[in-house]
Amino acid sequence: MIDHSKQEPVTQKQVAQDAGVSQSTVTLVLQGSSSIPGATRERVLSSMQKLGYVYNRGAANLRTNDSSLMGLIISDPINPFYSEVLIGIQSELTQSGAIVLFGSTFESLASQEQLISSMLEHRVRGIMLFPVPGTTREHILKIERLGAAAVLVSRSHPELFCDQITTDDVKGGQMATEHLILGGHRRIAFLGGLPESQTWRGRKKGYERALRRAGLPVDPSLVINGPYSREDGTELIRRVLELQDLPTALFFYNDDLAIGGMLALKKKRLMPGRDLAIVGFDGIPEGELFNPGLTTVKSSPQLMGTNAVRLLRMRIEDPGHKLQTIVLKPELIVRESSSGNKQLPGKITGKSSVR
Amino acid sequence: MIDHSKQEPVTQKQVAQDAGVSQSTVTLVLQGSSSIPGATRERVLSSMQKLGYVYNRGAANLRTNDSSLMGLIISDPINPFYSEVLIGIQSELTQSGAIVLFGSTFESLASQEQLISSMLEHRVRGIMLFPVPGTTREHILKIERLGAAAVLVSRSHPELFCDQITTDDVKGGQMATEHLILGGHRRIAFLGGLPESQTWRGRKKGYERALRRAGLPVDPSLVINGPYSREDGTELIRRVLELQDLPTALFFYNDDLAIGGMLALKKKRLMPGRDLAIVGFDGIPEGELFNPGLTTVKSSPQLMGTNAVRLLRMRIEDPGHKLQTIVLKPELIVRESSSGNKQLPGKITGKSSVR
DNA sequence: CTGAAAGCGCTTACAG
DNA sequence: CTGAAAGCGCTTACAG
Repeated sequence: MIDHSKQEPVTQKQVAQDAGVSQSTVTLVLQGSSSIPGATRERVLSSMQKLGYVYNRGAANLRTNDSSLMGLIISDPINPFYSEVLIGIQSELTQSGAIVLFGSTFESLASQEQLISSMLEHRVRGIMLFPVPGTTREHILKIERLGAAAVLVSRSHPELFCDQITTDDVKGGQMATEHLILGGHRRIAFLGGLPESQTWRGRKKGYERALRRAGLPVDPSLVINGPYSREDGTELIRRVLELQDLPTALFFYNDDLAIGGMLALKKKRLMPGRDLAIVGFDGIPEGELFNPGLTTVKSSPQLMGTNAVRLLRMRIEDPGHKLQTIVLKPELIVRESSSGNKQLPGKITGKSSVR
Repeated sequence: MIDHSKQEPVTQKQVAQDAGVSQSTVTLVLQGSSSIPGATRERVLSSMQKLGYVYNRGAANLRTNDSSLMGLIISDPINPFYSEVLIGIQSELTQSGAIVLFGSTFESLASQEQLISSMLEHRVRGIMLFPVPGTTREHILKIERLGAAAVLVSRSHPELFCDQITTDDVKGGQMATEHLILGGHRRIAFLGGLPESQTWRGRKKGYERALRRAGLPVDPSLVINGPYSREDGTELIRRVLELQDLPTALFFYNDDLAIGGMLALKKKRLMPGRDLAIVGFDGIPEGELFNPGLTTVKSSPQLMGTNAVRLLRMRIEDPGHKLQTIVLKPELIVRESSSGNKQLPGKITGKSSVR
């Protein structure tokens, strides 16, 4: 049956002995050095095969003081947007046979610190980080002081002075709002998201810019922030329906919120896309499945992933290169959820009392 | 500004020198040994702080010939079912401050081999593997020969002789089918999935068992297999509608397929839950959002994740323990998609020609 | 073309 | 309570 005794892994020394050469010869074979004649090479390789040799990369890294590891810290694996970024990262890495140390913070600053420390102890060459709100320059410095590279993914923080890849949130917020304005809406709410985050500020800025350009008033009571998971959409809808002067259109901070919001509206017998226009942000695949389909501003999560890896590689290769911030252009995807009612809110108030 | 020169990380030796002690004292402090008096301890700790010492875990692992790393290989980050398993794994790991080497195979056997090799070179203590179809005993042996543990997650392979965690597919298939039979259906199709996989065989077995117990015929033309991504649902629907004697209910291999299938039906003006009853398998969150809501057999992805980690830990601690296979009980979640037509297929044939 | 030796940063007996 | 020394598996000059 199976041999459960934990056998010691075979070393280069043993291979060398078996093949009747010195250890340095084994290394040279492993490195594909052309100075080793074919016969010796074959002998060494077949010894490796026979003994089941597996290279010890940790030992090599210690000796050469360089590492093959990269780190990846995401906030929450359940967010489909992050899953897609993950695909981009993984497919870019797979091509080079690279491998990644991986952890999730679940939006906890303590977890993030713990993960960064742990990765640095493993001497990663760089870390791709979806920063938790509250991340400071000190977190980044900790990484850089060990000579590792840091790339911020998805959430931008100019004040952290490191490479970043993000979506043009201002532009995106503006596109979403302009789309609603073109649909005849004049009272448009901006819902969800944390005001501390650069992302939120960007989307809000775009939202306000579109309103101002259209000569519409910016009403602070129409901006209601809060967290950003699907469940929070329900709470946001509750608060919107409490307003005395209801909006006719809702621009949600992200798709997850928008979907949660649409579910809540349906429970109140308000039909998204008919009674209220809805727009989200992210372009997650579920938006297409929902009824009505969710109009959204799509950033390019896969592209974000592949570019994050590339940024990290560039930084590792050339630590002195000037800082780079890649800003991906978003794209408006119009579906049924934004074709909603353009009349005055009277009708909607009536509807909402139907329960 | 930022110092871009790649400074050498501080070593224990330097800390020892700075604190005026020997290197072994530094190690003892790091290990929290009680034999070091408080004053010395403080001195060493403040030197570490001052110099910015970061423990080199790789060096320690080399010396002690033991590793703190675990490996995780999933097939495809886009499948929401896997995202949820990931959550379970990550939250279980986070509690112990553990960290994971991570890779995605995208269902490629070559990638899987590459990832396993790479992880073994990093001397992981064990690997959690969502095995790609075609995985052989040799893959597992390769892991075990290095003294690492292997746990198969989600897809069961009894012939691979290692710890496994999976869902009771037979039971699940039976539950789904019995639910449809109770709804009055007599022609029920089983759609999608690869017959090579244990998972597929299990679900099909349950499907057939339910039919036989109800005294219904098992019609091979109603079993159409194929891949299992959302897009493949369209093709399956096309093939179903080509049958001369149409089924009234469709049991899909998984939820992704079922959702794809429902989208395809809608395009043909066939309403899932009215013209045809649909049941899926997995219990992914989107199933609830779709209109109609998807009836499904829910396995417990998060539980699967946490248990995978526990299995791996147990195996690492006690390599001689007898093999364990955890089989999670599935649960039927009834939504609107399965309330479909129970009449004879005549009506549906008529409908389908509406285009 | 191949070998002997030093050293990467750590831990672990072993002395004292 | 603390230090000197050996060694984990590898790579890299340096000889020959």
